[in-house]
Amino acid sequence: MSVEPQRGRAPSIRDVARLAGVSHQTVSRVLNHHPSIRPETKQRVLDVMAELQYKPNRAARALVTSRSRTIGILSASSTQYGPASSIAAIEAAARAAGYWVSTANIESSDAGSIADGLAHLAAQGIEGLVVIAPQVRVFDTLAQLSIDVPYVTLQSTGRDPDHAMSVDQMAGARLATRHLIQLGHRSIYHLAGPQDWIEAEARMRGFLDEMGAHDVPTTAPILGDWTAEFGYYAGRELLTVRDFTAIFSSNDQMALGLMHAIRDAGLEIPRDISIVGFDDIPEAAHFWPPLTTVRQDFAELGRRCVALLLGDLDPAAPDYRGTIVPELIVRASTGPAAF
Amino acid sequence: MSVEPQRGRAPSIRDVARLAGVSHQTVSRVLNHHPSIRPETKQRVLDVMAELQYKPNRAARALVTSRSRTIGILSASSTQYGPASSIAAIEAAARAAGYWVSTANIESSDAGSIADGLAHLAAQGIEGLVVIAPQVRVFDTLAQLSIDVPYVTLQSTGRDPDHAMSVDQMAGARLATRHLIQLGHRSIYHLAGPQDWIEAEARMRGFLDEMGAHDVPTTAPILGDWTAEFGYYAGRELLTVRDFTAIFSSNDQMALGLMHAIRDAGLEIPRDISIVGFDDIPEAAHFWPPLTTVRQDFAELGRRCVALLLGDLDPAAPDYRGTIVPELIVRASTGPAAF
DNA sequence: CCGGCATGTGTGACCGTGAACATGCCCAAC
DNA sequence: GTTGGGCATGTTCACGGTCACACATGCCGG
Repeated sequence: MSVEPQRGRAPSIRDVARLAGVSHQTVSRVLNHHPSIRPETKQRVLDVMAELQYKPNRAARALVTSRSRTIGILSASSTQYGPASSIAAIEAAARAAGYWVSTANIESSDAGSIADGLAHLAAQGIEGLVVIAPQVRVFDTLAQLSIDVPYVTLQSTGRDPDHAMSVDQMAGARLATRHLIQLGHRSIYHLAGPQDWIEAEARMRGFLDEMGAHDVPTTAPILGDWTAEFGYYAGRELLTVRDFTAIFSSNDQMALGLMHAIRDAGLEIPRDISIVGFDDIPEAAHFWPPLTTVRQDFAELGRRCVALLLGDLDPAAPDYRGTIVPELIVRASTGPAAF
Repeated sequence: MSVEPQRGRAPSIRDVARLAGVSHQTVSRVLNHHPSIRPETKQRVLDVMAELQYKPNRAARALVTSRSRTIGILSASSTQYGPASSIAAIEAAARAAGYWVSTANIESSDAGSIADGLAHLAAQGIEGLVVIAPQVRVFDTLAQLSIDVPYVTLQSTGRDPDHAMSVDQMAGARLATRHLIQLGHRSIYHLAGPQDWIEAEARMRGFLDEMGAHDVPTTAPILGDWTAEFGYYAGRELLTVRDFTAIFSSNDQMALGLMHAIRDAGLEIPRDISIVGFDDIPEAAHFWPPLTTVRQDFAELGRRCVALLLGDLDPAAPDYRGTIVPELIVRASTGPAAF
């Protein structure tokens, strides 16, 4: 009887079984923490596993259980701080729960690109999906491809509590808006995110609601693309008229661009114009001037997101439902209204 | 003979075979573009596949071929623009080549955290590894875990051309340094990255070499952690002495923090102090003042990285070896030396 | 006219794991 | 003393692909 380790192949449970003098099924039971295994048998098996540096074969397991233990992330703008932080947190949380994460980034948000990304994820049999992207289009595409998988969105308007793990974006936006109103601002612009991002919409609604609650008249929000570049050009446009004293930007990058445009025009922040951002990226504290913004806990968001998803997958998993309350961080980019 | 689709399970090649009136092996041949299949047979199989929405089962394929077609990324600081951009590009390139990507982020760079991340990747049988992290420790850990997988590092000092896909970091650092020297600066500090990041070391060496080449005396670089926060505090420290007219920061975030500290001290950039960054993150153009920096093409880097890895994996893949030349972007944060 | 080879297709084994079912044993309850 | 049930373990099969090999057919050359 040969007890030699195989040549090329990694050791399998059968190799372990042979060396431990048990059946492969007993090894499998040890792996899966089956209750009725004699402690000494279990120990013997564990010893052999350690000796052989046995590692379970994920593909084999996935095949027989038809469970991939993989969560997919469909992400746009993954180079931005917010999405990137959430992705990192999702990955960490998933790993802690014994899941793997596979990411598909979409560069453009056209339907084809989304479909490609989703197909790529679907092809590996993801068990859950986190969407950090223009959500409306993603869900349309999901339906078209008849991919049926539990999903979670990172943000929400509160409409769809089963699928959304929300930092309360609306509350955050209201916080930011109220801050400006309380400083005496009455003509406030809102630089929003892309139209089909649900969080952009939520922030916009928070802005509009708060303005309405204080009977402050509003102008139509400007739809941006999250980039500093856009903020800069939007700022240049706005300054040709200059009928406002404050701008609430729906993220920090666009706020940075705005501030650049405002300084270029020879104006001072916050003396002439106040700016509020959203996200509190780590750099925001070092902008000039340091940016007043709304802090989101992206990491907590990512963690809860996974918990919510695993709640569908694994009824035993803890459920952290409930919104995360964002926090207004007042720095130097806001001040009393000039007129 | 039942030709009904199965209840719960997804269709398999055997289902396709039955409906197309061929053997499962023929279906497999169609999937793998085997040359000798009659066109009409092939078409019939393809039609049935489309009708059934057949999707190959990745786990089954991985099991039998013992190839996962998965590339692992071990990443630290994945929320920073540089790593995040490279990850996105790697993912795109891998996807285009029919590979999947799995990421493990490490929060702290201690050995335990690295080992966890690597074990997680190894457990899914990655075929290649991209390291965007403190590389020295990673390789030690790889060896300890006796994980044997082709790997690539994103950056390099040029020492290890087989495993490194390099933007020529040293050349970039020399570009930045030369720019300052040519502006007349003679006392220049370098704010470096963490010690065990190879790109940090490369940039540092580039700085030192260029200074040496011009016979400019140097002080010891300050070792930072890539964050704006660190840049800010390092700046405050440095300004207590103020024996310099320029600082070359090894990334843009730290440069941002430096500029904040300099303004806090009542000094002006670049009148009193010039600052050069590294990376050219999209926000750098909107810093105050807009930052002179070295542009790296992170996306190209990611793409080549995958190509290099696949070169080991798949001899047919194109090989883009050769360094990418970084580019100095002169903006408003640098000017002639004040004294 | 037959052997050899290319072409097109089918049969059966196998990859590593887990589930269902079977087995043998011990102990308690009737 | 038989029966029944839990425990610890083994046997067999299935998962959905690919691979090695077998086989039928047709064409070509000696």
